[in-house]
This record gives sequence, structure tokens and C-alpha cells, in this order.
Amino acid sequence: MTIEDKKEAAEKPLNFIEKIVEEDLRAGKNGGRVLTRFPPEPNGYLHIGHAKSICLNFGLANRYGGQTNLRFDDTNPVTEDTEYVESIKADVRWLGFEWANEFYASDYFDTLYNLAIDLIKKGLAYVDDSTAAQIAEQKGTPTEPGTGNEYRNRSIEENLALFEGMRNGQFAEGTKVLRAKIDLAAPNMLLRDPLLYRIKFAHHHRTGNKWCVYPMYDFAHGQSDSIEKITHSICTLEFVPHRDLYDWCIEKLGIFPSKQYEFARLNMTHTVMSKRKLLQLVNEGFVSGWDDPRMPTISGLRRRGFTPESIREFCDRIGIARHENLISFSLLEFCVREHLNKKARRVMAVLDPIKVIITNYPENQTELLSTENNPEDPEAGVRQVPFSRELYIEREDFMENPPPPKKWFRLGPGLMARLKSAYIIQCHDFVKDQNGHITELHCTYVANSKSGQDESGIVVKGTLHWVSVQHAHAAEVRLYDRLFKAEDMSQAEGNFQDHINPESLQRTTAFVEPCLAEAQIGQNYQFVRKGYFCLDTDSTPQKLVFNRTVTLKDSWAKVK
RNA sequence: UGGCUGAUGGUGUAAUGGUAACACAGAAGUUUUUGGUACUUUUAUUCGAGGUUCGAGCCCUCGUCGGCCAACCA
Repeated sequence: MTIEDKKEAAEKPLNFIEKIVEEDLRAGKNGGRVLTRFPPEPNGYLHIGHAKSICLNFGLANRYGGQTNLRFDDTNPVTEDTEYVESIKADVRWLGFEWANEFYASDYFDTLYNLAIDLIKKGLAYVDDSTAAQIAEQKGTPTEPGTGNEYRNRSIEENLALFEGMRNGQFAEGTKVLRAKIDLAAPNMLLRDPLLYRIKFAHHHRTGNKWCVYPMYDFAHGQSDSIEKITHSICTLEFVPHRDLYDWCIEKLGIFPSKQYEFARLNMTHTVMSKRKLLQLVNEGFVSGWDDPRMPTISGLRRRGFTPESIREFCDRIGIARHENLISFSLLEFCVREHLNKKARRVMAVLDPIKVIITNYPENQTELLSTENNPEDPEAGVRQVPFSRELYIEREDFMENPPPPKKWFRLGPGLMARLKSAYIIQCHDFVKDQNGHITELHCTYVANSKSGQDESGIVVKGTLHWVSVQHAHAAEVRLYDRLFKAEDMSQAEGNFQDHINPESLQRTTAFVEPCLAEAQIGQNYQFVRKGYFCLDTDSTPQKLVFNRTVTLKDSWAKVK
């Protein structure tokens, strides 16, 4: 442990899983070894909830000198695909983590098959010919014990032969399953002779057509942990009832005793977190894809402009506990602002332009004005911005009938404001079209008020961003809002699709300062006074496209 | 209804049985050529009823409320 680690350990209280690991370490369990795993099923893209799990698992290993395996839980070939495998690997790496080993539950299909035979030989598993409906019915209810059937008493030899027949493709899908023989009256429904293997004549993304029987989660996950000698197998709360089965398999099979611990999954306001629902959003065209910037997926957040650092910070702040939680989306926004404030270059872009003519500025003159790239980071240096007679400023920075000067720092008839890194201007007149829409402001500039060499003695409270009309580049800007209107989607009634926010995406044409022509995809900027933006993957040299990651905190909005 | 599990400011997370704290959000202010940032101040908390104890957020009992479980999904 370095001094910094110790300091951090002293400052930050341990979560309950870290306490368990430390107790295990103290007790000398597993020879001081800590091995965790992140076990996604490759049937969808990773989301911010997975990030919580990734940070926990990899973070634990980091902290205690252990390692983390990436293991794809690919036991259901009909929903799984290599596209998902690739995206998951890319997302984990992007978040900043490197796994010790890349494994697949399908790597263990032979071993698992033999373990099943072992269970049969011990009289602890049997082949059941019942239909799914019959099995469900025979399971009873939480208040009534299940009833058995004649298959439960098959001989070991018969079970062995039948299971081999299943494996060899002698039986049709759905006609036979392998079940554990545990207790049909168990209060825990999962112990009422759970299914271990089912027949599926499906092509598997890794094993191809080698198998037509596939293990269920409960017969694959714990054993995979055990095979890898995972010390701490961390999962979410809905698996608590599975722990009895997890331990049962390990005990009856006499294999390495990995231990399962559960924590509460992440829920966030104004979004959904189930892969099933996210897939629906994609398939039903509500979003442009898994990486739509409105999606809570890692790829969506990345495209939106969130940074790995901000997501890790978020996961750190939300903590780990065992009760249900609903985290405000604005906490994630806080984290990304915090990071981007230090990192992002400031540039000027006008999202909703209104033209300003500086009537006392020479017509064919252009000045290059120096402006800092990031006031939070002097090393970021300065750049030159062209200034000329015709400019764009933000429409909302002018009011025909503004509130009193104590409240309003921007332009209005007769009012003065500073143009960022340029001059103080005063508005004298404005032009309206037939519809009463303001099209143009006529202003004068104060020649000796230039930034850095201001001798005017004039004090103004407001500073406005601007771009020079003749030098500006047009760009598409995509403004995002919450994907769902309901704060808590778990309590929203009816179809979840009915709650989609119709205004979650708004496109507008903005004018941006010339240096943005060289922006790289994914690069984060702060558009001064407007928020953090990054260049979208749809962007081309001919057409710039920016995503708004998040707005700046806006205390003026509250005054209004 | 059976089992499992949980309950601490608005939100989230802390607190060997010994002064309930931290962050975000909220409010007020200072600084500021971003109504940003930074800084200062501030509001607000142990689900209920009993019990054990000198002392309970923590232990016990009984409630109340929430989550999960009756997929050939994970």
C-alpha cells in the first residue's frame, strides 16, 4: 500500500463488501488472494448500472492487490451475439479497466456437463419429461408445496442414459430437462428441483453446433466462479434467493467454495436500466441505436461526451449498499461538469443567433483577439478569435423590455455589456420584421475598452459570448434532455414507452468560432456560457455535428 | 397470504452500544471579462411502539412500509 492509498483508505469509509474482504484477508482466507469477476451476458450493451458493478469488482481487486476476470455468461445461445461481446470489451476498457483473463461460461461446457453427470450419479439430479407448464404447476406456490411426478424417481442408470440422449440430440426441444433433486416443499422456490439443463438446437456464438443442451444460469454461474477460483462473487440483490442454490451446487459437487455477495443495483431518475427495455427502445426506433446519446448505455454516454473519469467518480459517490436506491441523473451531470471544467477547452458558439452590427466599427476590418483556452488551466494557453463589424450573439442575451439592471446584466435598449475577450458594446437600436421578430441589433463599441487593455473606466456586469458572422462556421447542435418524463420509471404506469420525453432531442443550427473546424470526434469543449459539447460521430468535414453533454449550472434560470 | 431482504436530511452514503457525519441538491453571500468555476455561511436526518442498558441509529420483540422469488432468462 502506498502512502496515498493509506490516506485514501483512512479518509473514505469502507463499503460493506470491502469490510467483508478485509475480514477475509485478516482471517487468512484464500491465502490472502482476492479474485473477482465481471460476468456480463453478451445479449446487450453495457449501461451505467454495469459501470457500478465494474467499478466495484475491478476496484476491489485494485485496492487489495487482486485481479478481476472478464467472464461472458453465454449459456443462452438464442439471445447472445459476438457484436455484444466486442462492445462489452470496448466499454470495459474505455472505462479504464483491464481484466486478468477473458473467459466464457461456454469454455466450461464440457466440465459442466461432467459435473451434471456427477450430480446424477449422486442421485441428486434427474431427467424430467414434463412440459414447461406442468413443471410450473408442479412447483406449487409460495404458500403451497410443490407436487412431485413419476420422473423424479427414475433410476440413476436411466437418468444417465437419458441425459446422454439429450446431449446427443435424440430428443426434441422442450421434451426433456435435467433437474436437481432437492426439495419440492422448500420455502425458497428456487430449491424446488430447479432446472439444470435444457435442450436447445441453437447455434452458439462460440461453440457453434457442438451442443444441443445448455446449462441454466444456476448450474453455470457458481461452477464457473468455482472453476476460476473466484474468491468474492458479487452480484445484485435479485440473486439473493439464488445463493442457497449456488452454495448447494458447490457443496454437493465438492468444488472450490466461491462465495456470493449481493448489493443493490443502480436505478436512475428519468431512465430505464433493463437490457430488455433498452433493446426495445433500439428495435422500436425510439432511439438511433444502443449508442444514442440519450441512452444510459456506456456507449451512449461516451457519444454524448461523458468521460470515463466522470463515470468512475459517479460510481464512487453513489456508494454500495443493500437497499433499493434511485439516484438523480443530475449527480452524473455534476460529475461530468466537475471533470470537464478542468479539462475542456473553452470556445464560443452561438446556438440561437441574433445579428449585431457594430455601427462605429470599420466595415472591412478584422481584428484577432486573444482569449484563454481554459481559465482553470493556464497551461492550456491562448488562441486568437476574429472580431469584425457583424457578429452573432445569443438571442436570449437581448431583451426589449429587460428587468431592472440589478437583475439583468445583458443587453437591452441603451444597455451595455462586454463581449467576451473583446469590447464593451452599447445597444442603440434594433430592427424587427413584419412578425415583430427582432432580426438585428445596432450597437456601438467602446474603442478603448479592449480586453486586457481597458482604459474606458466603464464597469459592466455582463459578459456575452459571440462569433464573427463572416468567420463563423455553421454546425448542427443536438440538445438532449431526459429520455423519459417520469422521474421514477419503476413506478410509472402503463407501457414504459408511453413515458418517453418527446423533447429529448432537439436539433438546431449554431454558429461556431473557426477553430472548431479542426475538432476531433469525441473531443470535449465548453461552449462558453452554454455547456459542454463534443463532436458527434455523425460529424463530417463538410458538416460539423455537436452533442450537448450537459448544460452549465445556470443561476440566471432560477432568477427568471 | 409463504420465504428472503431492507428502512438514517429532498437524494445517496457513513457512524467498536457513548456528541448523528460527508457529498449532491436547496438557501444566502464573497470573488469573477463565463449569471460558469472557486470560496464562505446556512436549512434539513435515525419508520412506529415497546423492551434490555447508566446510555440504543446500532441489541431484542411486535408492528408498518418497500424490494425480490412461483422464466426450459441472466
